[in-house]
Amino acid sequence: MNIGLIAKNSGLPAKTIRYYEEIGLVIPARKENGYRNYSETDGIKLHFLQRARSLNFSIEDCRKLLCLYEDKARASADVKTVAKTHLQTIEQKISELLTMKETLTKLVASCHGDTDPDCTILDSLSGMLK
Amino acid sequence: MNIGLIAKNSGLPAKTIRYYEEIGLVIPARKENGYRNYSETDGIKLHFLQRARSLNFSIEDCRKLLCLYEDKARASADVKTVAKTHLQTIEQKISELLTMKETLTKLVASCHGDTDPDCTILDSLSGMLK
DNA sequence: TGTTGACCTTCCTGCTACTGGATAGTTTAA
DNA sequence: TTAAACTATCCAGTAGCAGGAAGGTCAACA
Repeated sequence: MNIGLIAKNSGLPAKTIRYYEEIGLVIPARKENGYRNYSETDGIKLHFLQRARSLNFSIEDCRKLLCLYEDKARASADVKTVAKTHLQTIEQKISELLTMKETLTKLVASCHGDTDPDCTILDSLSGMLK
Repeated sequence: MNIGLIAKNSGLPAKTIRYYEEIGLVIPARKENGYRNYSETDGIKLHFLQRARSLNFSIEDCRKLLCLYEDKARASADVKTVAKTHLQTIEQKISELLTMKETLTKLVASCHGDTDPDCTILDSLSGMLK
């Protein structure tokens, strides 16, 4: 399969697929004309990557997960550990963003937002307020 | 004030402060020996940046906000617009992360996490499930 | 006075995960 | 035959810094 078709099937841009090859994630065979020739297995791996990345797993996490996927003697506990750690990271980010949201919401609510230069948002950022 | 002191006062690493100078955010005077010489005003601006960045405003947003801060004839509506847009971005991110969290939580819960190779997480990522 | 150590300087590289663009070769359909 | 559509490689840029090398400066202490 050419890269264009595999791109459509996996939901990843061709550029990204070439990048994944460059960093050693999925390395396809080549045709005589130099074109990449993706197998069914390659397609599954790329789709796997697309899903994992859409869950925000880092590339390095993806690499680990892909290794585990290919290792038929893996322990599911190893996979679960990667996923749990990532889940914690996400929860951490959510909580940080919620804190920011709260602060920003207050700031936005407190600012008149008219033609007047007085602005509680700027006052707060500059340290004039609390 | 030397960069070390201003770093301590503003809560920003010296590296970051030099970077902010490089991109034209806060440009200090120089002493005869070539050392950066930060004024009180510079210190306020850097602290301003530290707070804005901690709320995840992008550097370009910070640039706008700093301009508005210095423009004593600004309309507070302009500031509010920047903040509201940013707030929406944050809310968007939160909602994306919440979706991921939900999916991941289910996956983690469904995986036995033992020495067995059967793993619903990998099955799901590879497309075997759903 | 010499020296040590804590500062400061510039410059260059690297990080994440791609994306865009230039230039050129190949294949396919009209 | 020719033009469109696809493919290839390579180089540069994005955000927001951080790390490190190589070297200059300053204040204190013996």
